[in-house]
Amino acid sequence: MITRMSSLFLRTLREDPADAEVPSHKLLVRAGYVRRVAPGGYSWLPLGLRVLRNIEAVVREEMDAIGGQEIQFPALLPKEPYEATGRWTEYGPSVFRLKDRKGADYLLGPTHEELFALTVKGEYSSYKDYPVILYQIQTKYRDEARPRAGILRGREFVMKDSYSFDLDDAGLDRSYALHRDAYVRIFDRLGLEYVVVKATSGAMGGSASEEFLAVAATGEDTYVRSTGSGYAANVEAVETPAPPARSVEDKPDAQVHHTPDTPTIESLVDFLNKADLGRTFTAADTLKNVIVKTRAPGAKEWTLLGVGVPGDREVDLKRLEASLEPAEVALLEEADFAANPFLVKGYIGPGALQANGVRYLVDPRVVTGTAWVTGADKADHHVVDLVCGRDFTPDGTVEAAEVRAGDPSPDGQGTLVAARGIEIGHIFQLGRKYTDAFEVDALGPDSKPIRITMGSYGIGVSRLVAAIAEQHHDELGLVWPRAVAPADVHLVVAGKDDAVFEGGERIAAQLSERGLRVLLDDRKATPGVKFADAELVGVPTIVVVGRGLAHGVVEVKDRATGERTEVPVGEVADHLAGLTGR
RNA sequence: CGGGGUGUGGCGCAGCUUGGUAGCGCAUUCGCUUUGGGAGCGAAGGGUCGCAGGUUCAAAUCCUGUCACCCCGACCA
Repeated sequence: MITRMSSLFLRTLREDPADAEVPSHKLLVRAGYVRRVAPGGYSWLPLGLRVLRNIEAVVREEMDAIGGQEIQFPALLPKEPYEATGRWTEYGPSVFRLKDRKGADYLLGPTHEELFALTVKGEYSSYKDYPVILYQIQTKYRDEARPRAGILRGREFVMKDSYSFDLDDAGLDRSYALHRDAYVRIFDRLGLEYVVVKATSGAMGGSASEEFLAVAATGEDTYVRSTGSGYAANVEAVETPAPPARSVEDKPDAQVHHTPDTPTIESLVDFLNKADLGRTFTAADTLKNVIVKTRAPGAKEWTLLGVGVPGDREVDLKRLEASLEPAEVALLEEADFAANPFLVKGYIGPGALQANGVRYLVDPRVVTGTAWVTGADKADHHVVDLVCGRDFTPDGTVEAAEVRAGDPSPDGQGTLVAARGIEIGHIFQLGRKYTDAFEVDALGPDSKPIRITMGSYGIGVSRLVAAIAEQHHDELGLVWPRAVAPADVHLVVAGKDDAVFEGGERIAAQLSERGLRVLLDDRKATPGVKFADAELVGVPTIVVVGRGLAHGVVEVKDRATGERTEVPVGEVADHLAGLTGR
């Protein structure tokens, strides 16, 4: 196939668009792959659409290879199934909702667990039908609070979502493993550098869960991995190792001290160390109590929640929210303090919380027998040696403290290092949340119903275009991996003579006959413009037909390495067929 | 939703402080020259200056309001 630049619907930009920050966004716009039409909404121009389709093709092949069967639901969905599972409210404001002319509620599908579950229920009824894997590649809608980074985080995006349906947990494990392996193959084929990390399951519900993150400094997700083992996790999913409980017997009594002007941990530690208490304190000896309010999905009322973390750590709101999912979490406002006078800002301790019926959750490091410096619920007063299990009893533990590089790995081997990534895939074992909601059963061999168990597996297909661009570019432009490139060869006609143009046409025709997709730059532009555009567009192999043609050679240039080779015209088709593996 | 910023030809920007002919680069069109690294010269087309109201003889510029968008933080493929 030959695509002529002289008629291709493409305009490249010499300058970066003003609204772009990350490389993928800048380059995809500059190279004419996408154009913004609304916040979080982009149109795919011919080259961009090709890349998107190429990625879809890889995803389809690998999904089909594990026995997945492609179907497609509408993006416009009725409210009822989502009400049945509670997600009409749980999903909150990020669902696009609309009404039809009769006033009936609809939504634009943010994800389709409900529909898949209902569809399987409608078609299958015997244990002999299972297992089954269904998938779709579909446009999804989420009313993101803040779309950003171009294609990376839109409000409309293309996602591959698949769902497995199994009779038992062992079957679910197999389906999960099939997907995990398929994802590895997909992302390998797409030329991505990625990590698989332990994850939280978010709004979908469910248990076992892993994320595939494309390694990128511009990524929105932070993950950690161990220096001493294969452990890797999204920071949201890191479980803090709890030290063993200790005896409470041998601890000194708790003592309240007057600690004027110590509303911060720093000022407190400083004060204690000057107070001559016979020992040295660090921030890690203090227990910081942060009060938040939570609200169950759909509920009107907020409930106070106390969170205790070691004073040398900040509360990581993302981690806290992930722990409390699906409840909403918000910081307190002045009005909340006013309404709850027992909360003495800067001096909140477990005592007042428990005395006033506020649920109090602590960091897993706060185990029985540990002694803490913490607020005494009175301005300018702190209590020293408040012992967990003796002087206060938390209502449980919560993962809320920030995870830091250098922390011990939860598996006990090595320490953690942190990096950033783009979430490109997420797999998890849903279990029976949705099949329970819709009573999806198969009749077993004993004529008794078997409740089906589900897995849910997503890939951000359109996001992959940007994720790949983030990893594959240089200062001149994009550098696509072969599997996704919009063409196999970018053939630049560098010259003005008819002979050169004819030569270019002839070679393009030869390549096309060999099954190569050729992007032929037959424009009447100067060579400099054509070279620059070729580099910007990022087709992996650039062929220059120009001055060498007179003595029978063309130049073959590798976009990634910049390496140039002179190839006789007669051999160029073979040469390139070999290069591109076609 | 909190914080910061910006709205001026298709794109990127200046002009606004100190009111008085709307400007520059890229892109586009025409002509001549040029053709292996984003060409040169000459000419041309294209803008209700986000919107509304106000002040003024006169508003892109000053005032009030409003809308939109972008960026940074809390949500997710």
